[in-house]
Amino acid sequence: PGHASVGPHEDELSVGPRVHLEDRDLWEKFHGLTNEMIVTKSGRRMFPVVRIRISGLVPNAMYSVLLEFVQIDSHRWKYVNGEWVPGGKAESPPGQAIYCHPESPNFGAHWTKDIVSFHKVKLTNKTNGNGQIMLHSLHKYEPRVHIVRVGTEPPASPETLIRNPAYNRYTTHPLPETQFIAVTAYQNEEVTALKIRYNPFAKAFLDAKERPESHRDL
Amino acid sequence: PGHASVGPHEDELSVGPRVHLEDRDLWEKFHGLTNEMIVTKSGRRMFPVVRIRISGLVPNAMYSVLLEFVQIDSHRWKYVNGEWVPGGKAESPPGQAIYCHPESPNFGAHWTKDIVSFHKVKLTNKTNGNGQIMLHSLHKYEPRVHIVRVGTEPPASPETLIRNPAYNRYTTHPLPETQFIAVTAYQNEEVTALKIRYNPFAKAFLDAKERPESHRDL
DNA sequence: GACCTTCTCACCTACGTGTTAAGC
DNA sequence: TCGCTTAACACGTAGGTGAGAAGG
Repeated sequence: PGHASVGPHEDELSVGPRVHLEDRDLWEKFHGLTNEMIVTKSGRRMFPVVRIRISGLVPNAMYSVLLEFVQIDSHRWKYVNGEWVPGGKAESPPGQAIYCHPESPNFGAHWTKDIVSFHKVKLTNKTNGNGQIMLHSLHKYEPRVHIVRVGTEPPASPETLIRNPAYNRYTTHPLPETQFIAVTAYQNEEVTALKIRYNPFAKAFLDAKERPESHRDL
Repeated sequence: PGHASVGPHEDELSVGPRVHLEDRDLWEKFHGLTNEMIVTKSGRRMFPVVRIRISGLVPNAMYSVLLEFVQIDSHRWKYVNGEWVPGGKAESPPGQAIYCHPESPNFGAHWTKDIVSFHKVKLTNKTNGNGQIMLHSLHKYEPRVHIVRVGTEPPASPETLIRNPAYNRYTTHPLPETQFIAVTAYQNEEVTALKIRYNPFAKAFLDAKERPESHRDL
């Protein structure tokens, strides 16, 4: 302390876990339009995918990494005349919407080694098999990352890990750029266009729109 | 002690981890013919897949589960006149052929909850990217499961976990029914027929052989 | 030549997309 | 009718098969 250049080790210990969102440019394209995410009975992946870079962990300590979907503001939304406007009162959250990253638990060194991707999380509007996140259609959500330090204590549910302060230490990292409204079908066609443009799995529809006049006879 | 019915808890603690091989009937079909597994430069999955049921773990303790490929007997093999016969001296193992189950590390309760499947392990004959298992073609191998109890010590390589007795406690579970000879192309056509018959990914070849005279004109 | 390895291929499994029409 | 949800669908991504020809 008092020195101009503090070593990164000491710095990490004092600051604690840090989370950096990847693909921020892409996320902001969607966020600027008000992002939408499809929910289906069988579960739908997110696009863009929440991908983060984690730092500031103790390499040989054990952590679980969770993704929570927090219902923000307390009303439904409806899409009228090309705009999202608040509607009636929100339904109360059906339970904790918390997804545990499948590589959990793991060492700090593991989580900080590479980008951590949540591409496998599936959003649903039905109470489904485990691992699937139940959300209310036409409600607004904000994804948040939780990093939970786990010991050799008994395994516990994600809820316990997050809600019980006596249980373990954790940090929370909100990702405001990734906010979205859950929908059963896209409302804003500009959002649809962006999804098609950047999601490789929607390439079938890209081709149809971006090849204007090709494949014609001479 | 001294009682006829000892509780399962006490029993588990004294016996320690136990491993039960799944699909034993299928494995024995192949074993009876001398099983073969393809190795390729880019890595080839195994079929059948090593799937095990684990019991006898402490639910809240942390373990890693490993699959090792041990080179048994010390000579090459060749397939002549429909038989596998020993050939020259074996090449020495290029290094440890140990695959770490991707859900490692995890709680005892996790490993014993469901069948543990090694379907993602890939066998290769080249020194490849990590996670790929390098084997010598025309040599015989026996897969063995290692269950390693890990604490909050620094992460270590699979080799260290297994080879250094001072590092951690582990148990070893040989799976003799899953022995095979590594090959770059199948030698025994009966083995090929079994692979096609039971591996869904080879269904293209099943159809060709099992639909004898259908799809003909009336 | 005989043996073994490599590469390309057609044909699958498995499943992630928005579209569209039907349902409520 | 209107708003929202559901299910079937065509068309992609991604990658696991043995066959067969070519290479060494």
